[in-house]
Amino acid sequence: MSSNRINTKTRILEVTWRLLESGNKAIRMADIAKAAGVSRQALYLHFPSRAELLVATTRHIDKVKNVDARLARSRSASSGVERLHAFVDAWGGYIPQIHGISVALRAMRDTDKEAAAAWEDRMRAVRQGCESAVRAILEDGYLKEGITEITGVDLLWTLLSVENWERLVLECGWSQSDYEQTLKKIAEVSLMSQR
Amino acid sequence: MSSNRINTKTRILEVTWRLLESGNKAIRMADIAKAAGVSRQALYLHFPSRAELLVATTRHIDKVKNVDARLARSRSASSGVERLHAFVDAWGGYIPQIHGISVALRAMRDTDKEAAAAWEDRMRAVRQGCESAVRAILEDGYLKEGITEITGVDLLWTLLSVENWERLVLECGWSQSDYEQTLKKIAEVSLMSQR
DNA sequence: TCAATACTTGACACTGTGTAAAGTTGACAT
DNA sequence: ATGTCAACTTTACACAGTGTCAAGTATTGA
Repeated sequence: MSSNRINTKTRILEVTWRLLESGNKAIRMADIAKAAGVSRQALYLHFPSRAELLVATTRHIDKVKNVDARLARSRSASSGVERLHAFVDAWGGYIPQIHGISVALRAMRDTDKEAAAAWEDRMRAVRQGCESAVRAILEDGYLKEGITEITGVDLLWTLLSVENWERLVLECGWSQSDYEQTLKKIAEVSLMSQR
Repeated sequence: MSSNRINTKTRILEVTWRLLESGNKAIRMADIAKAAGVSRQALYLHFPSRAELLVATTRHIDKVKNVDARLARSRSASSGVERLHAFVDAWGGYIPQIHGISVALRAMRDTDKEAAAAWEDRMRAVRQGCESAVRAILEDGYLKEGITEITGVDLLWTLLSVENWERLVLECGWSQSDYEQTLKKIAEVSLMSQR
């Protein structure tokens, strides 16, 4: 049955997600198959390769968690600062939910073009959010002297990297709200002139 | 001859370094052996595993480039700001030279304990530098309100991560001096109260 | 009852790491 | 000159993980 096939496919995606988010870095195809209750070979009936399974999982998470809506919300803020804050909340709050898959995708970047492209794509979307926040600040006339629109975007994009979240939250043990508050502050003092 | 053995060992380390720094991520043992002009098995006569070869290469680079002296220099600065600047110069300027090996070590972290430990160790050393800079700022009485010594160290340590350097310099195309200048600025405005 | 769909089972190729064992070469000591 | 030892080479193979292939099975709907 077609619906049966879809169920299996979705189950594989859900299981992959769960396993990656479990914190174990070395998830193999055999592990995913076992957890999904199918044979290892069945995975290849639905996804051509490990990389494409990961990419599909990313898209699946995005759909379930509705990233687009999350990130779009930050665009409705009126002032630059509000937009900045809203974006840090939106993206910063999303990172913990995609952390597992992000680790897996980044680990495959070196060897797999598909994985590299998928990660790049994700990062481009984040960069767009940074862009719209920086532009709003610029239009408000608050962009710090010595910072161009582009360097401002580079900077904000770097500050909001998944790697920085990992460092502060996972390694240094910061709470999520500490992370969000502090990043807002740093972004402000780095990008905006004193009001 | 004993000197002959040492020469081969050093040659392997130099070649490993060169290959890793070449930008190609997927360096195999066979590649290193070929470039060093020895058999693949000869590598295992000198180093028990790929991870330990990488770790040995790290130590070799440290010795050649004299990291300790570099980082120590920043400790001689008198004021907190100077110390901060000196440390950003010292560590920030060292990153490009160890970038290749850092990529390789980080890629092995998930699967290999040795590699993970070696990277951790390196990061601990950097953190110490951050600590001494933040402490100096604190003692000058310029540490920003709301920032403790520990969160300040966490923050500076995060800002100065290799990953942030990669983003700004390699991905965004910043020059090394742009990177160093901007990071000094951000560290200042994030950690220090207005003078 | 036929055929298609959604699988399973088992075998196998390939890559890269690491191990094992036997052979080669050159220097140096006696 | 000869033997010995260190520093290799050569060949073979075990092992893990990904991906391929072919044949078999079970359910379902026409």
